[in-house]
Amino acid sequence: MLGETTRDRRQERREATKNEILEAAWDMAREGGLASLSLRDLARRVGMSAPSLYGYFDSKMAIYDAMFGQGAQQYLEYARNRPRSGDPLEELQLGMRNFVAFCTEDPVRYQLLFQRPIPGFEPSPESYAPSIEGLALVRQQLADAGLTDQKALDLLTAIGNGLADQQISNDPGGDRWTRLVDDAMEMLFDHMTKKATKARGRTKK
Amino acid sequence: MLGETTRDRRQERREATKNEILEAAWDMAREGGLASLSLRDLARRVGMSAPSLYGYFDSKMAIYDAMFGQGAQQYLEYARNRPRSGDPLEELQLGMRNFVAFCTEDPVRYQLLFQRPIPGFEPSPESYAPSIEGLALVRQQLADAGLTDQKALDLLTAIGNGLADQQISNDPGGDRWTRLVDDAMEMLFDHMTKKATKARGRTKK
DNA sequence: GTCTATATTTGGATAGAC
DNA sequence: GTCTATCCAAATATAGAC
Repeated sequence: MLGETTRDRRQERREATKNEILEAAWDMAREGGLASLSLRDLARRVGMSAPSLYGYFDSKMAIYDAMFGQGAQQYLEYARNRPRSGDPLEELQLGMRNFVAFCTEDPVRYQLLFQRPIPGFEPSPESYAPSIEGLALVRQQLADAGLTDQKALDLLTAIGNGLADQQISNDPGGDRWTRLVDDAMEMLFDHMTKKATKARGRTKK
Repeated sequence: MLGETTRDRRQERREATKNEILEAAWDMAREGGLASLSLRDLARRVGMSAPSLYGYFDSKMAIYDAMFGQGAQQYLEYARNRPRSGDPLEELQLGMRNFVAFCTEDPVRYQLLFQRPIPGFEPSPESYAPSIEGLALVRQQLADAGLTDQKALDLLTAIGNGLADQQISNDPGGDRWTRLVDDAMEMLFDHMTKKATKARGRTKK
């Protein structure tokens, strides 16, 4: 059949082990912070010696890179599968709820994807690709809702970033800031339509 | 005279050296990030050996702590000396402009004060004191402008945090987000007065 | 593939002479 | 106060046997 090839059991096993290593890496990062990841501890956690990890990843940075790729892929799916609405305001609210939920659901993932706290780490083009695709998708979703003004988009990202950040930093596990999402989006929406009206006025004059 | 005592030239010299060390530490952090601070390099930078630093600070954490104290003190002065206005909206705008300017002026200081990126670092009560005083002052300034609703304050901090963070992360040295401050405050102000009106309606009914 | 042993670097911190 | 010498711990990464 087209695109199908013989199953390579060796390769499958190898991928499974890589995933097992990455899962353990996420666990470690969630416990002690991203920077706390050490190859010794990681190896012990998956039941092998530290040098054996090099059979699966070229370096510690390669592990961070793979984690970044997983996170970006997860975000892409999050953005693809979220509920949609025909109403622009509701669409804005659903989109932002989705974003903030994604961020607060796993603070370490948020940190890795959006805050770049690892000195010297830059994601490779391969790992970055789904991230770009995700951003393009969100941008398209917003455009569908009639949101194309760059300043409004910048303000939107600032609000989203700020809500997620405050929630994670100052009320982890709670909802002190996440509950403000709908209200904040209503505020932004009102503000945009008000400015759009004024702008039309100026144009017609 | 009251409160005046004999000058202690030894003590003065010591304080001067401590400040010199802290200045060098800020420089290092600005160049390679907060986490890059190493006692060896720091010592070389001020022209002494690494162990000599222990004559001035008990540990590396004590240096971070002193830096935190300096930053908090600077914020307090920033909040005290900012321009004021009798008009509530203008007051909101001036306050937020002040905050975002403080944050973007020195990203490393922002990181140390508001993001706590050093694993295991917690500021001591002495270093934290000016920070508390600064927060209380800002809170009072906002109350003077008629802003006391907790949800509105939370939304305000999220917006401030978000604007500063986006500016620092995505357009360092530019003004892509800082220029949105006045507009964002107008938006928040409109939203608050609208909600306040609605709330009054409900109460009177 | 996985291991043991080891190289190498780098860091914070201490001891003790001067 | 400042230095040299040193300790100790932890980290990434490599060599080479099995």
